[in-house]
Amino acid sequence: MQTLTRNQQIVFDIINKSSEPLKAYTILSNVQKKGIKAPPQVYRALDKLIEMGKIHKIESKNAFVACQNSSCNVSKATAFSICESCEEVTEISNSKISKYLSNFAEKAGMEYKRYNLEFFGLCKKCK
Amino acid sequence: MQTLTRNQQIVFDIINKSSEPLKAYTILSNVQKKGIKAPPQVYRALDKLIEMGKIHKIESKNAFVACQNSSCNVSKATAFSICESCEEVTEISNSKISKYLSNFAEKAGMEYKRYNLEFFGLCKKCK
DNA sequence: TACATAATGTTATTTTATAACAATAAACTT
DNA sequence: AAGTTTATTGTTATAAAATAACATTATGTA
Repeated sequence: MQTLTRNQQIVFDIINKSSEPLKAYTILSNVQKKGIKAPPQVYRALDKLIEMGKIHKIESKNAFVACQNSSCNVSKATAFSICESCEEVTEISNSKISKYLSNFAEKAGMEYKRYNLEFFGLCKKCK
Repeated sequence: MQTLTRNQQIVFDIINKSSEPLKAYTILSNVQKKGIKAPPQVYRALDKLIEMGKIHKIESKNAFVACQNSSCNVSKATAFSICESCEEVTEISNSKISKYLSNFAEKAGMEYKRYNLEFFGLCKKCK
């Protein structure tokens, strides 16, 4: 279990507390009081946290969420559902999907390292 | 079958001819000789082409590819394999994955409209 | 023709991300 | 502990990706 550095911890905390995905510059403006002043400091922390699997990037939104899946130390299989109405993003941790897709990748002759899946639609509340 | 406007056609042609995903500003610099001068002109064409399902956006790369799947008029289910070594991007059109995932979304209580899946790894040539 | 709608042209700006380099801090070696 | 390497941080400047806003032109249609 890796321990976080100061900046990594600050950035992780704010993402982890948030109920929604946060953008890099939103994070920045929220941590300036804690001494993080410039974008590279945020982006570097984000990069490391992603490597560790503590957070994920929602590519379609350029935003970051804490990993909901406690067992996911290194994120090699991520899936999210994204509500187009309320913008809610939920991490889907489904081992069936995971198996199905990694199986598929192997059959396709691909040495697969990771995948990212983003579902768009309407969540239960909004539909 | 929708016909393309002038700018849409120009932008589509260059993406379609390319063997690799193109970024918006690469497209721009390649079509300036044809009279398209500013980013909004490119982005507007891209947006429409995506709506029509003629091209797809590779979210992890901010790049655009022509749809390989002739039957895909509106792109509601996209999947790509991306080689981390040679950067090759291939569209996967697999109805099994599509069925599996749309099925899953329904079970999860989601009214799903589209999804995007991006696989990362090593292609046959590179592994 | 007259009206509405869609597409285009243009300038400026916003948002997202990284390059480059100097300064500290932490970890490792003898 | 002193010296060396490696990782992390701080900082300034800039690059890259995307959009806002508004004027203009083209296209479809009543």
